[in-house]
Amino acid sequence: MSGPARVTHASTRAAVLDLVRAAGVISRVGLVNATGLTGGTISTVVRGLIDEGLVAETGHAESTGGKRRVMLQLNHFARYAVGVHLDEARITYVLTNLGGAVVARISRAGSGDSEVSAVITRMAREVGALIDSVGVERDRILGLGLVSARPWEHGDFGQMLERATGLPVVLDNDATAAAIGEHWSGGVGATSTFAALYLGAGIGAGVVLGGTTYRGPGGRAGEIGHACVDVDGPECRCGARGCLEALAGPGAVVAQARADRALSRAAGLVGGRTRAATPVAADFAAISRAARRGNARALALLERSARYLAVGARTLANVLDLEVLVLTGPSFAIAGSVYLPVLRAELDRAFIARDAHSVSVRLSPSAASAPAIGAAAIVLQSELVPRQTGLRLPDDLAADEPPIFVR
Amino acid sequence: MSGPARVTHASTRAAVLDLVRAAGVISRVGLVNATGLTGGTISTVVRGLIDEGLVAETGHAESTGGKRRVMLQLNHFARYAVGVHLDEARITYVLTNLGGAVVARISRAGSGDSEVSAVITRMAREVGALIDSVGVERDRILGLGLVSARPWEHGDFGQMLERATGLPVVLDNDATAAAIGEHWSGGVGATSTFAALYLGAGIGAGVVLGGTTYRGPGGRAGEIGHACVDVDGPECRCGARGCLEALAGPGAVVAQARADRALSRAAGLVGGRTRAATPVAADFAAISRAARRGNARALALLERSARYLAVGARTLANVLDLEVLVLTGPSFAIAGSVYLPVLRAELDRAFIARDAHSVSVRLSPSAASAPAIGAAAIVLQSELVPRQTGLRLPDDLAADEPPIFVR
DNA sequence: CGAGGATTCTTCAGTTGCTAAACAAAGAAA
DNA sequence: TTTCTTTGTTTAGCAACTGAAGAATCCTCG
Repeated sequence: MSGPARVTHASTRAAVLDLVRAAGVISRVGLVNATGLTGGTISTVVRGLIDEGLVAETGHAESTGGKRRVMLQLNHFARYAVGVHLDEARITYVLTNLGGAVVARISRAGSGDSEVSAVITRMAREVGALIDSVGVERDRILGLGLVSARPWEHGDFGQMLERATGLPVVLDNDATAAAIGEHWSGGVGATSTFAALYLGAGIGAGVVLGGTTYRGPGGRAGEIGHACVDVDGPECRCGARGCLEALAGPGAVVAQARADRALSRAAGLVGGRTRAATPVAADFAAISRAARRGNARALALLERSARYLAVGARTLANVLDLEVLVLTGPSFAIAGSVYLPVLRAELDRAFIARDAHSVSVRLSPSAASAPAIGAAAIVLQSELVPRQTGLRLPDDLAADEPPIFVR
Repeated sequence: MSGPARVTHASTRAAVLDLVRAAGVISRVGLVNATGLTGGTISTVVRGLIDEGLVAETGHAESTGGKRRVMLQLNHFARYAVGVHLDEARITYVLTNLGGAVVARISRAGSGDSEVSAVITRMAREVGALIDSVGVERDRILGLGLVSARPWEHGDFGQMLERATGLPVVLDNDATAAAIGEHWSGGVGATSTFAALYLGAGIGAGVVLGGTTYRGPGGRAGEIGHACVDVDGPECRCGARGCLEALAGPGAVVAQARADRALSRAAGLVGGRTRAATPVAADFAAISRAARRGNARALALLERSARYLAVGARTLANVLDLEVLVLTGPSFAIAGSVYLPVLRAELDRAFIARDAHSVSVRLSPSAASAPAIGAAAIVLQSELVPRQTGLRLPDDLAADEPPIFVR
């Protein structure tokens, strides 16, 4: 260990690989400049990556007066990852390549209340079918990412799935997965600080600080849905009052719409009368379609929700000093066009550190399948670019020390 | 460089030093367990630290069947740091030792609107007096930490002060400094995720995530004062409505008190009638004293502020998944006993991840001088335990690449 | 009391991952 | 063609770590 330039990653190999991914196309000299490593080091590391098939030389840059730079690029089809999203009512499977691009995708009805072992067998079969559909060899698949709204409830499930599929399984929550997906597929800069505001059935946020995912000690960071936006607001299931989710979440929007007879009829809401598997998601979609068709009451409901969400987003941006906010998740996939301008305006107007930098707000290009793609991206990140786990610093440092006699 | 155990710090030396500091008393074997390094490495690193005078052997542990462990401890008086807090009206100087303990402290009236060069000369003189008062040699002083509410306005000032005092100067904001001070003096665990909620003239928070200070890309993270707690609330100077600071900050409390004739008289408020240098701080203190004397109206005002602050604190804890929240800053030093139970109750009741872990809320034992002590702690941290700056990952990676010809 | 075992701490050779610097290769300019 | 610039590779050397052996210290038990 020596020299001034040090690296945040576990290994230089991972650092260089991540740079190649983030840059898209980059030369060895570019890597030297970006890493602070010397040419010699880059040379050997790149040779190793080429030997493994992860990186390929793809052409030349124009000469700047001497030898032309050889351009490097990720070999997108060298490895694959499976992403699985467990929704209330559906299970979505995607197979992505190294670049995070979807090469196969299937979606099946949720498990309902089947026995766990039956669900595992079924999922293993469907993952197998997904892989076979594009004929990828099993040993080129890095692993399986499994995301859900409450991943901490699926610990055992993950282990069983690991045995059933023979693939390493990593768990995460939908919002964090979506954030990593955005980060991996290059929508935001390599070291940027951003959040993926996730609108599904609830409201959540995945947080990436300076290029590193932040999950929090309980794995529950980014819980913006229970930020208070009205101290005297309605009671929320979390025990508090005036939570963002209770006032502006898709559930709240749907409840308000159902209370409106005319709107219920015009939008064709199912909830309350039928036993649809995903009443909230289905009705939220119906309301969004009605708004797009020009239904003023539907639009008003969504805009009200957007105004609340905007102040929640501002709080999030203020606390984390965000540079970018990406709107993603199934509900933004449907209604993002209503929310985007409202959130953008709020952050342009009232982000507290706007004298230092602005907050760029954008809609994810793949908001609907973001969780599943993100699940796959987590696998790519954890297998290819393992961050330093860092020094183990037990909270009670003196725990293993015998009693002390001072001299 | 080899082996599995890697370290988050710039050097193993810094990692070990930080562990010794965090543990208080620890043996070489304890360091081996905590770091994952081998005994040989720890042996050489510790020898180096002892040679530098930073660490000392202080006794023995009881034998566990073999040779007794030699206990190590930070040599608290090996180095010192100066902390300076620029308030609206006062300049507070502290000199601390390596443990963050204050060995000298002076406080002088603020600079008012004197010329910058005069202020610099004066501060350099006062820093000199501080150091001379305890007779510490100049070369044992690591540097000077300068904190204020808006440090980004003092960039040039810091450089000038560096020249005038001959000490390295680091700048930071009051809330972050307070958080680092808490971290350094060992009130919270070494890897804990916590925030220092800072109540001065405004409301801020210093954020430490997993033992590492988080400042944000604009250096403005933790701006909880402009979290929205009421979408239809009063307008705030930041351009938004219903900000925590506008509803519950010391300024708001004082404004409400001044509007109450009887309370103004009972508490002896100065604002409005005199031109005190710190009308808000002075009047907030007067209100707190009145509340402590049993004035129901004063107490009601503070409790109303506390309820708002509690929901703001809950939002902060939810977003960051906090383990600990420390209340600090001059205003909490005076009124902390009113706020503490309200915040504690709110987080016990409605922290969203309370099934995973609770949030411990406590009052800083040195809330009043927290910024100045924190300023010194920043110096200690930046000089003794420099964290890895990490890989330089320019946002536009391809910026320096010439145009590409694909083969 | 002294041998033997346990534990702590040190020493040292060997490995790894980097740097610095020399060198080779490829193109531009004259 | 010659010379210069830039890119990329090779090599020796260095620093930080590991692993293993050994020294030091302390306890236990015959």
